[in-house]
Amino acid sequence: MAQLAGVSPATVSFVLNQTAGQTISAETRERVMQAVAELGYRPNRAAQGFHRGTSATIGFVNHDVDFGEFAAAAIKGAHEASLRHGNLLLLVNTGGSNRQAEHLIADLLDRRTDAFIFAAVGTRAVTVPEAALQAPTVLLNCYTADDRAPAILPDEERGGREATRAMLGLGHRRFAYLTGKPAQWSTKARLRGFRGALREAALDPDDQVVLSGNYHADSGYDLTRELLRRGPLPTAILCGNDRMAVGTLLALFEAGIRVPEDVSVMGYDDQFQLAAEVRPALSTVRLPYDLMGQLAAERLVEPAMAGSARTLVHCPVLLRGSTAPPTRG
Amino acid sequence: MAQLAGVSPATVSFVLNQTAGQTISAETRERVMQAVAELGYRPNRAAQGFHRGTSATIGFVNHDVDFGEFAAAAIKGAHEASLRHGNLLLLVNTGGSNRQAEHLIADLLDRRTDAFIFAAVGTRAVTVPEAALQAPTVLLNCYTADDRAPAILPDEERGGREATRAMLGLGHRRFAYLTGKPAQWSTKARLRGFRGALREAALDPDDQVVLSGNYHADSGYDLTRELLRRGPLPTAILCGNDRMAVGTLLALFEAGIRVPEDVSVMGYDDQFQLAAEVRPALSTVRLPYDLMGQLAAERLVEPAMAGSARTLVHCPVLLRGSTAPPTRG
DNA sequence: TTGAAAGCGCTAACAT
DNA sequence: ATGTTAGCGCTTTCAA
Repeated sequence: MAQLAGVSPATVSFVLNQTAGQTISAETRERVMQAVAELGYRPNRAAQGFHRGTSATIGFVNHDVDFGEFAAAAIKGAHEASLRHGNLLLLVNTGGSNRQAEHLIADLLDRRTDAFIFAAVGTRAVTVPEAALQAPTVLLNCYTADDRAPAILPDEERGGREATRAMLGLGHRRFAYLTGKPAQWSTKARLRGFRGALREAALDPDDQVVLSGNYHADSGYDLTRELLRRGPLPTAILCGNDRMAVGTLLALFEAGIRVPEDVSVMGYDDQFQLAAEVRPALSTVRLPYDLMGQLAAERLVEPAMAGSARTLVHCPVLLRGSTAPPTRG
Repeated sequence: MAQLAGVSPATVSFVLNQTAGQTISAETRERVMQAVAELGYRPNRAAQGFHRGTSATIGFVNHDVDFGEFAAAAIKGAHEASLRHGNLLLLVNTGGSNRQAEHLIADLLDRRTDAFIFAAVGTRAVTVPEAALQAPTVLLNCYTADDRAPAILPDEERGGREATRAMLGLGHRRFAYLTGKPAQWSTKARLRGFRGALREAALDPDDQVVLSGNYHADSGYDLTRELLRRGPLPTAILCGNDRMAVGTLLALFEAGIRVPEDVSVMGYDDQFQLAAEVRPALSTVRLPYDLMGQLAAERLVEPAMAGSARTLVHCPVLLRGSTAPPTRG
């Protein structure tokens, strides 16, 4: 390469990297570019990385048993944002095991991964292997007690609050809340939002029905049948997520109850190819995993907002066909 | 490191890599291991890779607009299998653009990626950038006309056939097949299987109702309403996938029709957290993306079965609550 | 304005 | 049985 252009390798490096503080004559530059084009020369990034001690690579660590569409959305966002800065994602999946996480992070570090995105699918507290903190790390949908690394989290309380407010705005006063797994961070936060919105409307949260589920579709179904058994239905049912809402829809239809004419149903997540495509289309709260992945990747590159330990991402309410003003008292 | 053990770096390399044909005394080996432990020394994999011209890295190229749970399942399988051989996945997403695919593959090659898994979500013919073939490449859920690279594909025809056979075995004779996107490879193959099974049972495929959908839940809903409008329902409805089946369930329940008492419903995919959790639980055909991802990664390491260009992976029928013997003639 | 040379950490021939 | 040495392809001081 260098000899074709009749210059030294150093010169090639200077023009290709546009190294600052270097003065290369237009003529030489031209000659180099010509040779590059002719040979289809591409610098060996592995060698570059080796020399510089970096790899232009971000370790995306999925630290959860769940590795499905939510992880995919986060990865997609992180990938796009990383790419803009010339970085690629080295992906690993710990299956939620701390031991495996340690192994994988050590491996990633051996490869000189520049930074880490440490992600969970179900929002929760995690312990990040000490080693990870050698490199810039941002937590995605998880957090540590000591906030040693910045975390990107969904603002679930606000999500729950705004969903409830939307239903209140429609005129609903009698609710059932079919929650996800009671112990989970997201469940508790959303429920807090629910209660808060009710109080704002001068309603007593304890007058409303709250049933605990587990985020699976069948729990939405079972809980709705339970509701049916208990007697007069509320006018609005809020579900822990969209899958539960689908279970609710099924149970309601089976019982001959119409949505949204007889009762309104609201999901959570805006699950891809589900919430918007079910009939009636689900009103829901969008959990923007893709945006969060993107923010995580950007945070790594621009630690500008270094102050805030936890970034809360807004989850907007989406009103679709499954909700309407109540027709019964 | 080397000096602590009082040996040369080469010796360290020999004992750590257990280089074949090398004779290191037990004593020296011991001394080296001691120093390694003491220093917590870990070889720089980037430097290793640079020297060897490899990276212990597989480029997983998602070449599809769809990057969701099916891609995640494939990645999970590929990740696990790769890890067993010490390889990690460098993940890129082309969004289905050939131009982007070329860029990304060039980037991956610059980083000395050892091999490629080139994957699509919807099974289809692809054109693989010429550059990719510099490294071992296996196609996952896609294929090229010239079969220049081995492909891992689901055996959709058999899946369609066995699903239909299962329903025939239950006693069904009057079917509706609500297909996915008619132009897609998988749709055609499944339909072929459907027709084949009918002929086996001495039934004329043309006597059955086949309606074209698009794999979205709402098309299952709409098509089922269309079926309802047309008059007497068949005893079994086969859907293009599980999401369409959910749409079908919704439309049926809404119309006061019970599943599986009045009509049996069958999906396809065994979609995670949907098929098994909906009520009634969907009978379906499992599309084993995780297994396929695993096979792809293994194929890369052991090109043993180098002969077969296309490996067809079996999609087993799963019978759950949404199917039963017919109760009406 | 450019080139020479050292060196990143490792491995593989080649010596000893 | 072990050490020496060269070199992988690049970047970066330093010198010319």
